Amino acid sequence: MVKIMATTDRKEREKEQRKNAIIDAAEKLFFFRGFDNVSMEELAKEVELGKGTLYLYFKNKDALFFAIILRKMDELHEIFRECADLKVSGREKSKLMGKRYFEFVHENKEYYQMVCTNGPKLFRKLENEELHTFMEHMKEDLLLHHGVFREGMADGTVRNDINPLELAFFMALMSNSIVCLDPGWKIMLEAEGISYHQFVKDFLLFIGNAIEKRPDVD
Amino acid sequence: MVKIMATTDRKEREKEQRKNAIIDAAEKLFFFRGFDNVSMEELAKEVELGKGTLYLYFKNKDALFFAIILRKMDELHEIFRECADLKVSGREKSKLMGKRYFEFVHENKEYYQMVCTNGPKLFRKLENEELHTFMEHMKEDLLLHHGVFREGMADGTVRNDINPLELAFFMALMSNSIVCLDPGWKIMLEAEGISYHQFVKDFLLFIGNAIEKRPDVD
DNA sequence: TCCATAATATGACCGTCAGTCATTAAAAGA
DNA sequence: TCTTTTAATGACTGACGGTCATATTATGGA
Repeated sequence: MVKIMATTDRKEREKEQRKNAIIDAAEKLFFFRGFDNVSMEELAKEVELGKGTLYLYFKNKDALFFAIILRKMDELHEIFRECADLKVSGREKSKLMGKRYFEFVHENKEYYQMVCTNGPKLFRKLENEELHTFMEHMKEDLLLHHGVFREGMADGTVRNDINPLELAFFMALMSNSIVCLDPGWKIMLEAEGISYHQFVKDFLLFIGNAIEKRPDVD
Repeated sequence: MVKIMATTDRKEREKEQRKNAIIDAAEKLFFFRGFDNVSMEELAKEVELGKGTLYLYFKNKDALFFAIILRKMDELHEIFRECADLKVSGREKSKLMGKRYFEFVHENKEYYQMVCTNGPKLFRKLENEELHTFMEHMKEDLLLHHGVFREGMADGTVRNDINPLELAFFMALMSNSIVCLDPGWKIMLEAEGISYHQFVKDFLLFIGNAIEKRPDVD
């Protein structure tokens, strides 16, 4: 009986490893060739498995996309947690989190390209259980930011006339919208003589300015 | 010869009419059943044409999506132009445009659902000529807003320490991000006790606040 | 009125791909 | 070694976007 349990454990581990190997391969292919342009057949070949086998590990192609997302979210969350643990003002933490976030985006260009392109459609298809998992992950980040804003309001570095939780939502929303900026918009910007880089900088300034505590003018 | 010309004209008109009839049918089906869940076969049946015929009027399924978008953009632009023509302050115009925009979104829920779901992917696939057409349309709106902000800066109702064109971009970007808010986010908000309606109101306040001219604090 | 030609319409057909399932192979335990 | 459970497979299915050879209809002149 003990032997059986041990075997079960090992199998469990092996299964987890294989799952990760599949995600690795999926990232590699999806990032550089596009989610739609990679067939399950091709992915199976990459991991040296039969196509049918993939479906033993993932319900369908979308679930694979989702698994990639969750793994990256964990990675990013780790970064945010580091920032939140620093011993600086709330506003400083928030600023740093923004900085680290945009660095992360830069280091994971292909990932974000995939998410911006395919995310909107796929997120709207998530099943209940998946949606729940996803929300749990989002919530972790959100609460971190929430906490940071509360600190900022307490130490007087962030304006305190807004619900800090909503503020966390605003920030997430706006950051997201810059990261996922349509290529068409980028072209328009350039055509109007504003570089994307400049635009991002100005937008961040605009936002930062909007959340900082202002000198009281009563 | 004259007769030939007249015939050509009539044919041109008929072609245009038929094109519009197809777009009408496509809207009807795409809006209520989802872009992906409507096959070209089905759409052809709806307009009482053969499937192949559709391809005489539209290059492919994406082009149909695009045609729907352009038609709606014109509709919205008309509304914005009305607002811009009013005889009120720049800030008032901007506020009104925001109001009318969100009303428009509300009246076209199904349209926006389609765009938010399928737009991101399809916009990234636009061919050069289509991209150009699209940008022309966007530009029209953008310049309208740009003008309004400049007026606002001139009449002292809008803060004047930002490039007004960039400000127009910011506003478009942020409005868009609220309209296309992921359903997952909506659920999270509700779970945290914030209704979507409340959230939108607060966000608009937050933004409005960020663009208004502040009492000079030098 | 009739015919030749051009314009328009059609649906069977093709290639592709996600997902399934009957079958085979491997591993575990007795 | 033999039986049973678990894992792996790839041929197959159904659906769909897009094409093209063929058919239908309209046009303008004789």
